[in-house]
Amino acid sequence: MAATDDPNPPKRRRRRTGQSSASLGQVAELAGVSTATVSRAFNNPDRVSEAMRSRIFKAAEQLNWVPNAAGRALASARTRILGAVIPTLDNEIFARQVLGLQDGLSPHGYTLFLGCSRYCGEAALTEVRAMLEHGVEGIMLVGRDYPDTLFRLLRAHRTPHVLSYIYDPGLDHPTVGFRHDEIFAQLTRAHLEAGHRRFALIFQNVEGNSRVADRLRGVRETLAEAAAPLPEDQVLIGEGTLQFGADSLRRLMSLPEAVRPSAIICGNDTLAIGALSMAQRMGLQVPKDFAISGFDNTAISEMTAPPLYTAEIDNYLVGREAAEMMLRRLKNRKAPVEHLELQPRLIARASI
Amino acid sequence: MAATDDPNPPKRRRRRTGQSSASLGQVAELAGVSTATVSRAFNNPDRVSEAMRSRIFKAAEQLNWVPNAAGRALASARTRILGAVIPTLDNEIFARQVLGLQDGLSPHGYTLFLGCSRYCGEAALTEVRAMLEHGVEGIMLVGRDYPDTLFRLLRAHRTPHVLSYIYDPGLDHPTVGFRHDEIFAQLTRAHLEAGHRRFALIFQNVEGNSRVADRLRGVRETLAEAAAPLPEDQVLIGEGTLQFGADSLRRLMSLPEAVRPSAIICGNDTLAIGALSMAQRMGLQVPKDFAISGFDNTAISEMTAPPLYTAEIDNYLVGREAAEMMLRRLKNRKAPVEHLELQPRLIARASI
DNA sequence: TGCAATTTTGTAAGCGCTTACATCGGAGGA
DNA sequence: TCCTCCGATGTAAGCGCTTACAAAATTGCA
Repeated sequence: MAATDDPNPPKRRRRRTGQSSASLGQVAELAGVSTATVSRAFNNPDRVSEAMRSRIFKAAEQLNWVPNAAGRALASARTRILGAVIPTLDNEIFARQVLGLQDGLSPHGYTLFLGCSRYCGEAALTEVRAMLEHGVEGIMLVGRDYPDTLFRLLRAHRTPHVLSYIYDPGLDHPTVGFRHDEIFAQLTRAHLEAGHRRFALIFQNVEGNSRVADRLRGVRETLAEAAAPLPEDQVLIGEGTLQFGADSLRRLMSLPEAVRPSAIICGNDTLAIGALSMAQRMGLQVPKDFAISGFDNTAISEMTAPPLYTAEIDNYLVGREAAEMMLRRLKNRKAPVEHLELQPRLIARASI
Repeated sequence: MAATDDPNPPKRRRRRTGQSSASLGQVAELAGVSTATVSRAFNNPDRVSEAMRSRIFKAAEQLNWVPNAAGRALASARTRILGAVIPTLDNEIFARQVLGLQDGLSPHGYTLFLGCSRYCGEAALTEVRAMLEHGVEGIMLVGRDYPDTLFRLLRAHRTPHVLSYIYDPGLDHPTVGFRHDEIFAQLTRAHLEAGHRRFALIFQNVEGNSRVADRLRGVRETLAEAAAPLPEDQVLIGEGTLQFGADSLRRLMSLPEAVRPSAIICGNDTLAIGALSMAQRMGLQVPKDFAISGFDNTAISEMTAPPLYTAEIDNYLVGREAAEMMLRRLKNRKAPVEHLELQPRLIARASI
């Protein structure tokens, strides 16, 4: 097996990457060092001598080198990417959570993949699958309404996850959020304490959204305890929009006076504000003609006439804490499942 | 150079990837074929026989295989990732553009990296750099207010980009949007036609936001043409919030009657709604005491008292068209720079 | 001054995939 | 029947990086 001819015929293998940007190898060449040293200069600066380091940095700068994440990911089995699945960007609640998430994560060098489920478990699954392909190291999900397949997939990939916007120590998944039933029980009690006994509800859709289900439950249980009736036909459920709020109010206020509700609990501020604007148009006085409450404390809620009785949760903080929890899980994969309860704040205003 | 001993001592090289999820190689092994065939079965199904294909799919399913994007990216120099940089998620305008973007892109198998610049060029640059590291194939940016470095970086990486939310055929970058000056000129004319001559402006911050600058210019030029004065101390600029809108209105309405404006042009609906709510609190009649207009046509703008005169652009469509344009640029790298002008719609309501 | 301990740098394998090229086995034409 | 052609499959290189281990350079200390 002596070396006779040229052992490697000049097959001229592919040259796919055009003249595109520089590689670590080229930086190494320009700096006159090995690729290992360049890699270390960037990832473990203190394992490289001062002189060498500045020589390498200069070369990198000169070539305008930007490291290739795919190469890094393949070699190190780390991507520094995290994923977040939210219902929709079209809602400032979730947008603000994402903001908190990004602020909590980027100082640690993580980039965020964002997916919207539009309240559909299957869509969420698709998003998660795409994220796993891209090697996300962890995933944050809003709520718990996802198919089992999704959680099984996560487990199979050993990808940690955190559920945000809910607090549920009974769950085998880490959660960061609050008790939706509890805060709606509080809102309900506020109405009861103001002496109301005839209730109606205007709520957003509940299917595929256990948070709304929890809110409804909180209201129902509290009313039941107080032995206050809640006629089922006065529980109006539809889109969580201004329009549905307005339409629902008109419907409720068209009822015969004997059964007309004196207190209306809305599933969020948007519904309540829609109702309030309809009340104004109908010439009704709030809270004289009826009391109303919302949830979220959107910016406009303190400017309505009258200002809206509501409650708020710091959604930026929810995102921020979810980020922290994710970082902890990433650091210690076998830590026990954590739960963090945040406290919503009741905002007592004139609409009750 | 004869082969004497074992040429490759059992060094037992690293075994980094734990027992993590399956690789294409394992799928190949289970199906009893080469890795090349597995790859083809997924990427070029028609280059593989029917029987083989189903055998491979079965094996993949059995192992719960999810392809590794890093490996694919490295081998194919394609990532199927695109990036989008928006000022902030905290604004439904941009959130809706992102929604349009995702809807336009995901049918084509692209995933989206999202970055927020918070109206800061440097922050945008950081985001873009991170995206380039991750090998995005193209980037969509809101507006044109970015440092030159950013565009140079993009050019160096041969990464196509599209600017959204503006239309400017004079720019050497593709744009999808509308003329901010033009629509504000129209809004201004609406006031003029209603007979107003004494104007004030309530606008969001203009630095680092050429769109707001364009809007202001549109107003100023139109007023100048009509020889209507615009005292500089009645151009109020601050945060684009309800609060600033409300505060500004109070300030304007506290002016001596002789100089008090009869028409107020706001840079967006939020400012106008803030002003409107303050007017209500002050017991002022709109449009009797003053006329006011906004921009965006937010959901609530038709429910204010009175409903707000405004204009709207279909932001979902902006995102959608930006996606299409990006796809075209991706398909044909050397296509000439395109510009798409979308038309905002004037929404004439009772506040003028 | 000499040698071990320590730091700094180099060598080269391999991460999971795609793809140029080689090979193999019919099908079809002469 | 032989040969060509073509479709299906295999072989193996290499994408850009990290890192275990080896080698070299430097330091510390007796």
